[in-house]
Amino acid sequence: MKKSKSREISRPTAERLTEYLLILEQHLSCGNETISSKELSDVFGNTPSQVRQDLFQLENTGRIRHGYNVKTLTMAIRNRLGLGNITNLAIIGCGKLGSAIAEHVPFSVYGIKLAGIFDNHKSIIGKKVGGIMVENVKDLEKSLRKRKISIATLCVPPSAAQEVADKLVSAGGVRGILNYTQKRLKVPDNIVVRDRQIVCSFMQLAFFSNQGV
Amino acid sequence: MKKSKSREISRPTAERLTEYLLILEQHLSCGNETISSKELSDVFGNTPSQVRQDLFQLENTGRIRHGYNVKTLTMAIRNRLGLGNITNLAIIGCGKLGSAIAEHVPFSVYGIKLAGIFDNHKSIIGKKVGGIMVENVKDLEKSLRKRKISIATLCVPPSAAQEVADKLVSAGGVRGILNYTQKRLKVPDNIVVRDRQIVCSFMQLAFFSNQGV
DNA sequence: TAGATTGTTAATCGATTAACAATC
DNA sequence: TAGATTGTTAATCGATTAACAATC
Repeated sequence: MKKSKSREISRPTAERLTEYLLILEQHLSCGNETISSKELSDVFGNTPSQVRQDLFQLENTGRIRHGYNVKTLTMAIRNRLGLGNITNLAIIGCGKLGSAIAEHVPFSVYGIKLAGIFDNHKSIIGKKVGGIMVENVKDLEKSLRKRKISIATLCVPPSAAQEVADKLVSAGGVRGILNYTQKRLKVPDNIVVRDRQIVCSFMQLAFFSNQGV
Repeated sequence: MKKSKSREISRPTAERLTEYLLILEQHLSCGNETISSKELSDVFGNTPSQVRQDLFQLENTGRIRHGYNVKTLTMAIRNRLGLGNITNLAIIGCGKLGSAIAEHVPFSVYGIKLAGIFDNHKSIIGKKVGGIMVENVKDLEKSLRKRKISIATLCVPPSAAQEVADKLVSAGGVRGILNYTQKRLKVPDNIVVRDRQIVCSFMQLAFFSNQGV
């Protein structure tokens, strides 16, 4: 949890940096050891200038004329985003969405450790999902503390969303919530909530694919 | 597919408008017939000024001193975003993520019709998921045309992503792709791709919940 | 009426884009 | 060497915020 030495990183830049990480991994797995700002921007869909401006926020890693070493750049981004320190994650709700996330999202590659899954259905409590055992949501607060969990994602039915959010807050230690439920949550100001209502992505796609851009 | 009468709507505004729709629905279901820019911004997490600036892009619907009628405003947003006309959607890949989306996302409320689901596993082809029958992905192109599908979402393993994307493009008619796979896609410029790699949301949450904002 | 809240323009802020020297 | 590409500053662009008249 080193304090960032230079100025704050802007929100749009931080968001793009996370996406660059995936592109870099893909690029590396294709056997490329270096990448230029032009190549990266072609894949991402922005401009070389913006890529360089983003990477300028890191400890410099490029070599003029040769582009960026993919591995070096990957590490620089991870460090800048604080993904070098493991962040413990809990998934609340182990229905189809929760278990899809648990099983398919490559957390460990990006500095996140899936440290707890919770549900209220007896049929699934005790089963292993994504490599760990599903716990009873009744034990949520106690277990969150025990496992030092600092971020959580809500994959429960909308009707249970606020109630679970309240527990996440009262447990202490949870600083961020990724909310996949339809409901907007009321939480204290010091808790970061990122709303990811899936249906919004579909509406946006419908709109943008109709009216250009 | 009426052409928008006034100027183009900006990307950030369009994205927020889709989220306002969910908030309005929630607000209405709590028994409130009107909402002020202050109330809406409190829930969304922005400012009354920004809300009014966003809503200024619509046919005006507010009443000074009384705020906005929730139903009227909802319809105005839907119309402005073109969600009045039904958009036909296909889900490609009926694993946990694909079926979670098919079953839990309330498409029909927001002008989107789930018109096709495709997979390559015999065990699930022919079964009903989210109210419609899973088809063999081998019939993808033919079926996309038959069902007049214009947007699609990729919920397949990364290894199959580009291949399926190519089919979506070659089928014709598909204008937008929501990509939940880890892979970046290569598609022609006239196809809108929105990348929604879930792991990025988690990285962003980890970052933002550490370093303020 | 007075207070509240919108509609709308103007000012500010921040992000993107452009430019170019440095240099490999 | 000449050409390519970064690092970095400056210019532009667009989005957010502020302000306030209109008015219910």
